[in-house]
Parts: sequence; structure tokens; C-alpha cells
Amino acid sequence: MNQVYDHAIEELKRQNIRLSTRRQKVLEYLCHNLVHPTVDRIYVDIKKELPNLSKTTIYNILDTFVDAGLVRIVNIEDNEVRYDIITEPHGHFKCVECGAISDFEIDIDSLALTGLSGCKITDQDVYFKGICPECLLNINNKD
Amino acid sequence: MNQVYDHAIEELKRQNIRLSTRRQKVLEYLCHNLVHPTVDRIYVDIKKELPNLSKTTIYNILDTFVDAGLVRIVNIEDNEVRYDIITEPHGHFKCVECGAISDFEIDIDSLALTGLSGCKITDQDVYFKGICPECLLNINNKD
DNA sequence: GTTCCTGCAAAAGCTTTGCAGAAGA
DNA sequence: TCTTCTGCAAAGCTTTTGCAGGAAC
Repeated sequence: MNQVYDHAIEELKRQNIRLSTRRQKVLEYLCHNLVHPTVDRIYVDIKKELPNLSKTTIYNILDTFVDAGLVRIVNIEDNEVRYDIITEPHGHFKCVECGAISDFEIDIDSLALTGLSGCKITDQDVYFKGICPECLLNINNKD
Repeated sequence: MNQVYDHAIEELKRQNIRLSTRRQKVLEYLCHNLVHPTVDRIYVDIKKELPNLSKTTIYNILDTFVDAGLVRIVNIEDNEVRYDIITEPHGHFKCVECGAISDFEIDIDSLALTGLSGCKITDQDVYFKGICPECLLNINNKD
């Protein structure tokens, strides 16, 4: 399918995690829908193809993938948890008008930090919020 | 009390938000306890002094403060929401061993981004996780 | 008097847990 | 056969809502 998917399949094999039908569907879904979906979004969409799917299964699978290091949790909003297939490091931008979450490139090492000396860093998340160009246009056109 | 507190009081006055007993307590608490407390932490601690305090009130007050731009939500963990009195921009580091959340200085403009052209940015959050120096020491001493 | 604040109880929403049956190695 | 996966129902938590009494202006 693509590099990210293939890499994930390899990782699952390496970690002895079975590629069940549900897991494959979720993996495919995440690779095809890079919109940082919520649990419910994933559940609703896949249930169209697999009608007897349970939401518990989606929770289980996402937990498995997060533990396996294939998926990361995107906590950009406090009232919803989103999921992102892991690729190269990037920041997340959420448009507060349309709700869309997009990626942007970051040079994390240039953050020029003080206050972290001696810390072992394992996770780095960069979340920005604001208004995307399309919504800015719409807002200006209203005036 | 201190600069941050004084500034918050001024802002409340400016925005015509009454400084009730509860609100003052929460504000004092946040200025004194820069540990990014949860709603429950704030509630339990202040309830010691005000026994008939309701948690709903804490939720209300924090919402008010967030809307007023005095407090920011810290979403470093997906299963708990924390609150931080707003000072100058800084990143948040959570030690996954002891759970403590500390601040670190960031130079947000040096992130060298692409993919955000045309966006109006209103919020910038930087969350790191890892292990703090103290916990690293403890772990190494166990070996 | 009118507006705003607070506390209680209930409701809502999301996530986890326990367990039994099904599927896969 | 034995382990793992899945779905259902129930439980658990956090947060929100509705409302009534009280405080402040």
C-alpha cells in the first residue's frame, strides 16, 4: 500500500502481534485518513464495512498500536483524543473554525531550551491552534 | 502578592469579572502552586479551607479564567486535564516516573516551520515527556 | 430589583473492565 | 489445545447541565 503501512506491518510481525481483520482495517484506515481521527470516527467508518464491530475493539486495537509505537495520541484538544499513525516528527495545527487538524514541519532541535538539562526526553509534541487560510478568507468575505 | 497575581486581578477588573471569595482562592492557589494542578487537586485543597465548596464551582471558575485568558489548559496527558496560570510562553515537561510537570524555556519562533503559511496562530503548546534527573538517578541506583 | 455566583443532584459522555464465545496458531 | 482476539454489558470517571437559593451590585 505505502511505506508507512508496510513499515507498520513489519513492526507488528516483529513484535508478534497478530494482524487480525480488525487490526488490518484500523491500520489501513489510519494510513488512508491522515486527518487524526477520533476513536468514534474510526469506529463509525469501519463499522460500515464490518457491521458487528464493537467500539471496545477499536479501543483495544489503538492501545495495542500505541504500545507498539505505531500510533501516537494527539492531545491537541482537552475534550477529545485523536490518533495519528507515526511518521517523521511533525507539529499539529488545529483550525478552531473548521476543526481540521493538519501537520506542519518542525525543527524540534532548534527550540533552544533551558530547564531540561539532565532530562531524558522520550516524547515531543508541538500543538498550535489558530485559523487556517480557507477559514480566514471566509471570515474576511463576511465583512 | 506577586506580579502574576496582580496582573490577573487587574484583568478581572478590566473584564468586569467579580472577584468572589472562591475565585480569589483559586487564583491564589494557582499562583502559589505552579505544579499544573488538576481540577480535583485544586478542589480538594481549597475545600480544606472552604468545606462547603462544590467541584462544579471549580469547573465554573476555571472556565471563566480560561475564557478571560488568565489560565491555560495543559493537555500533556490524555486522561487528565491540568491548569496553568499564564505567564510568559514556556514548554511543559512531564516526568513519566514521578508524574511531575515542570516548565522549560522555549524559543518558539526558532521552530523553523513550513506548512503554516497563511495561518493565523493563536495558541502554541509544546509538550515533552521523559524522565527527570532525580528519577534517572533513582533508576540507575537500582541497578 | 436585577444580575451574577454557588452548590446540589442528575445527566451525559467517554473509557475501562469482566467475561464468555470465537478465531487463530 | 492453548493463546489471543472480539463483542457485549456493566461499571467507573470526569465533566456538563438544570435549577434553586444566595450574594453582590
